Formats: sequence, structure tokens, C-alpha cells
Amino acid sequence: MSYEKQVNALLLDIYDKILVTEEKALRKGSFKDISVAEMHTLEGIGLYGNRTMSETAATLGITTGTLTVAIDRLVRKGYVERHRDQNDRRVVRIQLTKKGKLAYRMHSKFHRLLVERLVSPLDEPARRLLLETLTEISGFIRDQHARYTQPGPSRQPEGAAQ
Amino acid sequence: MSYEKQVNALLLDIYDKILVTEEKALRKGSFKDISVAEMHTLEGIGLYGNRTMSETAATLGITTGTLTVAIDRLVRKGYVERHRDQNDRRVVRIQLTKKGKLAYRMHSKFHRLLVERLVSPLDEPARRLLLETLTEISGFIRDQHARYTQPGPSRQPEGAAQ
DNA sequence: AGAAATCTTTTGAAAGTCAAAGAGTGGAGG
DNA sequence: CCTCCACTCTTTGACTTTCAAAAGATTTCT
Repeated sequence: MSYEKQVNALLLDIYDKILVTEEKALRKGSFKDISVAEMHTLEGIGLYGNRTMSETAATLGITTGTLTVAIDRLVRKGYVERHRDQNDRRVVRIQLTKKGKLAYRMHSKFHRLLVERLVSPLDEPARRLLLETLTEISGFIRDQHARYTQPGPSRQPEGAAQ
Repeated sequence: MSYEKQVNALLLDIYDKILVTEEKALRKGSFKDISVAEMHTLEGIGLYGNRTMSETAATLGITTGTLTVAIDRLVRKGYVERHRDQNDRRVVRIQLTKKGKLAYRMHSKFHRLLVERLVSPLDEPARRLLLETLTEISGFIRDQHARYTQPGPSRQPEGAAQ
């Protein structure tokens, strides 16, 4: 198998399992009633929140309509509070409740431990390479993202042709 | 920022954008009518398919019920064919149509190009190290997956406590 | 005040998912 | 040869996530 194919297979394997693992970890933890998507919303609001719906939706890359229903559920479950802004009453400000912050911190800790365990067996050169490679991948994906996301003069999706 | 936090941030960034990018790439390509999830199903069936529903569902990690509706749609769109097995008429065998295979190959090519561009700037030692590191990560994620996926004596989700 | 702009929610639709019930087929034992 | 259990798949009902577009509330501008 070619080098590229091996790398591709490994990336797919990793990608595939990570989401499932995270979902299952959440379901077994102290906050069994929130999904990965909901946790992601909590992250979008942030610990020191009081952010508006539009801002948060933009951060998360979803529409405000979608966020409204997500927040409905999170409010019902007690993770988020809604407040109308007193200066501009069109605006809705949202923030995490105590419970929401607790969940947020727990999940951060989970992530931190995952990464710690992941990098702990690596020696210094491996660490450096990992960081460099991830930085490169990140930049690369950002480019691709821009390429395929921007509207514009029907740019040629290389490798997608024929 | 600590090494771990940098790695975590990069991973999140990459993870976040990759799905969106892939979805958008698909929508701009020659097969605008299939989603990433549907492409994933096509991959699950494979080029030399003739696999049963159960097998494919297991490969994809979804229930057969879910697969049934996915296949319904893919048949309607002309990417997949259903055939009852003549030896055991309970079994349904599915395989990609010509169009399905074309879509599969195109998507593979997209992936291969992505990886090629990613690894092309790396020299030989860096390549070796990347492969090793990815292998390690893959093994690690597999362990985590097993840890949180297996049913069993309420294993402690380390770092999920308090 | 009236119109236009802005922010959020509501509504309708689709995909993706599961669990559980239902339908058809196969095989083993009486 | 029947019957019944097991197996494979589909159907059904429910829920989440998502968007686009319409509607509602409020502010700002003329």
C-alpha cells in the first residue's frame, strides 16, 4: 500500500472513531442528557458568555433558527439561561448556568486528558513534528475550507472533475 | 499556551472544518445530490460489493433500520442496486451501480489528492515519523473507543468525574 | 409617524438516527 | 410435513439537527 493510502486510511480510522467515542463518553459521564452537538453549543457560548444569539450562531457556523431550537432544549435541561438585553430589546443574551459551566469544565478536562495521554508517549522530536504537521494540516484545511466555502466564479474543484 | 492545549486547539480546528469542507466540495462537484453521510454509505458498500445489509450496517456502525432508509434513498437516486439473495431469500445484497462506482472513485481521488498535497512537503524522516505517530494515535483512539463503547462494569471515565 | 433595518422565533421540510414491532424465510425436531 | 424458533430485513414512531423562509418584535432613520 502506498504511503499516501496508509496515511489516508489512518486519518479516516481516527476520524471515524473519535466522534463515536466522544458521544459514548458523554453518555457514560455525569451529564448523560447532552449530546456532542449540545456540548459544542455550550462551548460556543463559552464560560464568560452573555453573548447574543447571532454572535453565537456565527461562531458555531449555524443559522440563528437552528440555534434557537438548540437553546430551547438546553434551557429546558437547565444548562443555559436566556435574557433579553435591556438596552436593545430585540437582542437575546445567553449564558451558561452553573450546571452548564460544570458540564463545560468537565468536558474540557476530558479533552485535556485525552490529549495528554495521546502525546505523553511521544519523545521531543515526535512532539515537534506532530505540532508542525497539525499546524500544516490546519492551514491546509483552512485553505480548502475557503476554497470550497466561498461563493464565487465556479472554482475548479481539483480532483473532483470527471 | 501549553503543548497539550496547542495540540487540542489544532485538532478541534481541523475537526471542525473538515466535515463542512467535504460537504461543500461534494455539493460543488459532479455528484451534487449526495451528502457526506451518503458517500460514507457508498464507501461502506465498497466497489466490489454484493454485501448484505447486516454486514454493511455493521461496517458503518449503524443499525440495519437506518441503513434500509439510506439505501432506499440511494437506490432512488441511482447509486445502489438491491438484489434478493437467491440462496437465502431473507438476505438482501447491495452493490454500487456504475454511477455509484463513479462517485466512489471520484471521492477517493479527492481524498488522495488531499493527502498528497498534505504530505508532499515532508521529507523522508518526517514522513516516517508522521506514519508512526498516526499509527500510534489510531491505536490510542481504538483503545478509547473500546473503553467507552464496551458495555460492562461501569468503567470509570477518567477525567469525567466531578 | 412611517418605513426600513435588525434580531429572534416560528414553521415546514429534510436527513439521519434508534428501538421496537412486523413480515417473510429458513431450519430443526417432532 | 408441520410447527415453532431464529434470522434478515423493513416499517413505524420518535427524536435531533439542520436550513430557508416567513413572521414577530424592536430600533433606527427619514
